[in-house]
Amino acid sequence: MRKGQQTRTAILEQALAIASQAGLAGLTIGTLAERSGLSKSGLFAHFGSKEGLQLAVIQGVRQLYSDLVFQPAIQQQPGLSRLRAIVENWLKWTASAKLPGGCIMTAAAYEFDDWPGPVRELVSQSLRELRKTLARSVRLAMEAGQLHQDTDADQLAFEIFSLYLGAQLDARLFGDPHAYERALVAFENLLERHGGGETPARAGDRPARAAASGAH
Amino acid sequence: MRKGQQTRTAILEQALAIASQAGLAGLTIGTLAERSGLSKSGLFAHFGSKEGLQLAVIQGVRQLYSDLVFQPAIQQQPGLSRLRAIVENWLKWTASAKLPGGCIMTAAAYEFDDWPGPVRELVSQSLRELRKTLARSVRLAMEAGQLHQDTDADQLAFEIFSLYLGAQLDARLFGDPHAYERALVAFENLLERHGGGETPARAGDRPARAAASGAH
DNA sequence: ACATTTATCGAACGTTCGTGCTATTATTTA
DNA sequence: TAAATAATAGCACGAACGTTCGATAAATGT
Repeated sequence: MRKGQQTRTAILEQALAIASQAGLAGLTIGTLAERSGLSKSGLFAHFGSKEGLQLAVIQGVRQLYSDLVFQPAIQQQPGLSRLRAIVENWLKWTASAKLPGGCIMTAAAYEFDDWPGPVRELVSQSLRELRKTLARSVRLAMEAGQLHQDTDADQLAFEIFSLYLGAQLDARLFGDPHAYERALVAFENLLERHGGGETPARAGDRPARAAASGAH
Repeated sequence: MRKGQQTRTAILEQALAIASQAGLAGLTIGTLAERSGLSKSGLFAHFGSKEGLQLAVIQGVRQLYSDLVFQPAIQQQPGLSRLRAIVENWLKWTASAKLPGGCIMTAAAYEFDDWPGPVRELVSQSLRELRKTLARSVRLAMEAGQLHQDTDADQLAFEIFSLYLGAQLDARLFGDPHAYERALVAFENLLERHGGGETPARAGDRPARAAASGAH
């Protein structure tokens, strides 16, 4: 039972790399077996079906999200600093994970949004959780007095999420090396609009969004 | 030469529908032939290769963008009203075109961002043009005094584009029927931030939900 | 109407896809 | 170390993939 899990992990590492470039559908058992140094049937036995492999890949991505995005961020104080940590880790996690082809989760979201089944469910649920985590972090910042009380946390989470999608596209399709910085600028603009000014120290002293039209 | 173009158009109509659900790679010649009532080889002769078919599909999407998004919007006065028209048409164009599976262009962007070749180039170029059109529209609004002079048009175009991506994901993966309204709220928030708030003179024109952060 | 171009079909090609089986090795347990 | 179990390889399968080619039907120009 030990050797199996070991090779399974090694397989998944390759699978993540391939899926990030070719997508979950383009991740084929033949090429994955070849790249892993296994026979097709030997590899197949680990996952039982292609769908099982796809689900395992998504689970692997969830693990990476946890390790690279959320766990480091949860060490920050709840509120704006934690929210900022999440967003910053999130924007650069594919680079940290050495995934050559960008975020598998969002690519899978666009790939499977019309293909009902367990993969779509897992992706959908994972991204829903991510959105909830973002919204929760926004609410913690509101409770800490770092964001306005009338902030719509779900709306703001949607907007932050959109920036991530935009950054991915600019970086990968346009090859823009400044895509993440551009997304961070937009993110800070969003925070500023809701009262989360740039000083991480104290945020309760500047009450309104009055003078903040075109700073930056 | 007449009959050929006619069936080619009919084929492309089916191809658009399939590609919007299955993606450009999932659009297969066999199923497209079956759905079009043609033989595989008969259909194949129209495009010469699968890549040719994919390029034709993208060109078809470009045409739809022109017909459903830009041409109607260009009849509005340059400035904010034209920008608003573009964004509103854009957000609902897949419904207007009766495409069952969402925007082909953005799906193709995520699908082909790591697959170099003519398809990627065409998608990339098309979305670049779209971004430029957005930025140009923003600049026209600036020149008309409807947006602040220090507005970064490219940055704002990026943010609007991101909202489109987010709305697509919410609508198609989460099945959220209010995704487009949510994106419109965020869009109006962006305009407000740059000085393009709802003009009180024509407040009855459209639902004035931009100012209220906690709507819905 | 006929000749010619154009459009479409049918069949087959080599590959690759995912997925079963049956051996045959490795590895773990007793 | 022997027995039991887990892990992998080999082989084959039906289906679908994109693609080619020669034959046939339909549309077009004269």
